[in-house]
Amino acid sequence: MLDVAKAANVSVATVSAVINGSAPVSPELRSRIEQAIQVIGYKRNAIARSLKLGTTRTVGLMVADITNPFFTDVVAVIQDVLHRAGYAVMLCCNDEDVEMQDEQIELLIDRSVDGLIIAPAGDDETLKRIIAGANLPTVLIDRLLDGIDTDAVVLDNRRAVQDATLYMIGLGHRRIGYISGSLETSTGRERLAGYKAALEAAKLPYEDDLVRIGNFREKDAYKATMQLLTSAERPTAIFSANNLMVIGVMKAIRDICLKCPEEVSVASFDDFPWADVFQPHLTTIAQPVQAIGEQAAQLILDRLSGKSPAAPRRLVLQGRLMIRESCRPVSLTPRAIA
Amino acid sequence: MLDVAKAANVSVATVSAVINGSAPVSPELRSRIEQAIQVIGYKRNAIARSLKLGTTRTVGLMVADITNPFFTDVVAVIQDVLHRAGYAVMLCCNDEDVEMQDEQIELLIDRSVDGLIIAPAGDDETLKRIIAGANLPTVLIDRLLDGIDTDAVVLDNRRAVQDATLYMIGLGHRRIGYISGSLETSTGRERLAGYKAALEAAKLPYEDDLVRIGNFREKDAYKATMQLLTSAERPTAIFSANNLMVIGVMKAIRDICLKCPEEVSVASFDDFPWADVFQPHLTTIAQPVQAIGEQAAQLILDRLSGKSPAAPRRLVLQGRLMIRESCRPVSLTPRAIA
DNA sequence: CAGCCTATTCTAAACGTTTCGAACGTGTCA
DNA sequence: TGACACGTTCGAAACGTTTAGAATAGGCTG
Repeated sequence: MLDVAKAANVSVATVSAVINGSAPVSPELRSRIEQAIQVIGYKRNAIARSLKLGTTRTVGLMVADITNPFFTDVVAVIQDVLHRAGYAVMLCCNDEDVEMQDEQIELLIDRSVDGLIIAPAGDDETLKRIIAGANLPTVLIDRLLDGIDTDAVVLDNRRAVQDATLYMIGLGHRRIGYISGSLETSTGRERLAGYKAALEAAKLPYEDDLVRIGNFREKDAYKATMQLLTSAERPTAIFSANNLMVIGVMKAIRDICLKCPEEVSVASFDDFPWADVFQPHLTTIAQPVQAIGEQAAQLILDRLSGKSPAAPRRLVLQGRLMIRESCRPVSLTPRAIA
Repeated sequence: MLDVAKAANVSVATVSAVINGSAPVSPELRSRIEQAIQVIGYKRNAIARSLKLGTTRTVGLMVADITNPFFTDVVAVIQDVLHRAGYAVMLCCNDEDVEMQDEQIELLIDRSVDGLIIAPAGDDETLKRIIAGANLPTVLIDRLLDGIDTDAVVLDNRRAVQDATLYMIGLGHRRIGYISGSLETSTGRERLAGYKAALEAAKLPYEDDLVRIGNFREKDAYKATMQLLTSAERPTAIFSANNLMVIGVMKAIRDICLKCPEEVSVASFDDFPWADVFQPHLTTIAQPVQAIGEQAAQLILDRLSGKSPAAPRRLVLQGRLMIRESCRPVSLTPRAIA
């Protein structure tokens, strides 16, 4: 910028004025400066600008698992709308791990992001302290944090799972296995609550043996399903609390030489692009990923531009049960044998 | 930092010295300063540091499609190793679009990233000019750019597709449809070349009608497959040049009421976690995503630390044909009817 | 004891912006 | 003609670091 100023024979203040349009500049100088910018190929240094302005036009985005199609779909739309608003996105992934999560958040804050969009791995105190301490516009997605009162967009997880479970019960299933995500997350807890609520509504007993706690990943779900299916009285149906885990569930079913849906019915949270082209066509709960992403991005943009109400806004969206073919009436299911 | 200096009654230079360990400081002052840092809760401002040092410890990562599991797998490992090396990752996605690509790269460069890892959407001149002009350490992944000579890690696409095609030919298929990715990309071109090479090696004629150019996305692949399957003499097998497209292929097959593999064999580039649990078990070419990510990250780290050889390094990895059940001998395939 | 060396600490410039307030020239009005 | 307002331009400080080189103090050597 100094070079430009020299070349155009003006002060840096004037150059800054024409670049930012922040002050009136005579047409003559303006064109001289613009020309000098062209000639020199000048690009404003965003770092220096950030230092002075205290703003980076960058938002930090941390999701639990970048390998999970649900998150990547959401990330893609967030990225898209933020980019249109002139913001860059710094992406991290905590790998469903709280230690990693703290590190990553520190890294984002260290880089002076202007705001944070987070799908937390777990409910640890350190994270909450960091978030509170950073005093940045923050929006939580997918998962809430106990005692942290910020903007958020989440699903009505309880209702969605309740509906799905009720659907299975409606098919006559009485022993429904449940592969849970981590109970450290609000989604893990809410989804399980939905399962329990459905049981209760149907006056079915809740059995501890039927629920296994995983961590939203395929491997643990595989083990959990194995246990479920080799137990004394195996369930006639299984619900998986997310998309990655259902793959583990299906692998276990395959390895144990059972057939879905003939011998075990399966349903799962999160829809897939291929859910109705590969067999068995999975019955799932579809999340409105587009809306989640858009709303999250909009919430943070509103905060950043200071035009949000002071009170945090909490958006709760509804899932949609996509009934396909992986669940069938229990009357058609051969009796489970110990 | 000024506050810390005041609190400890020393100069900022000394504070800086203890924070960075860049100069010897007496134990007494050191502890006084460390204490002051604790009390104040001081955090060094990375922006100011970047401005002074001209380095951000951030690398820009642009992939073609963040929704594509291949890319997300690679991104995850790159992110992981860079994080361990103290680098943050700024992620963009060009959406397989060259305009977007230019914008995104500008955005990254504008943010003063220290290096670039790119899976380019296409071979446009603007991008090349920007890359050349930025004069940043750059590594290309997955796709090369004609005339840009940087570090890169790619797959031996030609060989992989040739093997897969030869495998199908070995099963007796003579009319093999090919759903290509964009020929603007090196992967698009190389994979098609592999298909052609296999045909040639088997002394089979290359027929224009059998190949359809998509853009690596599901929707176009669906249309392309529809055309292929409704053509006068439909192919007995179809190869899809990537993972997203094969879903379109399968949807088209379903919608046209054909059965895979009974009536059409299918194989595809890129493996899936669920490829051998949902039916039909897809035959695919698995890419070594872990290795690709690790090597790409290592290449950029080496460049950044200045310990690379001057000449660009180009790593070529091999794919692995995962033979499952979506291809069957043509003798078992009912004769295709016009 | 003077001179010198070493170890530690400090001063101040620099990184590239933005912006406040001052300065300047010109025209208007009383 | 002097006072003043207005429109434009500029000088300089500030953002929070790093670092070269100066300064200081103390100890050693001859």
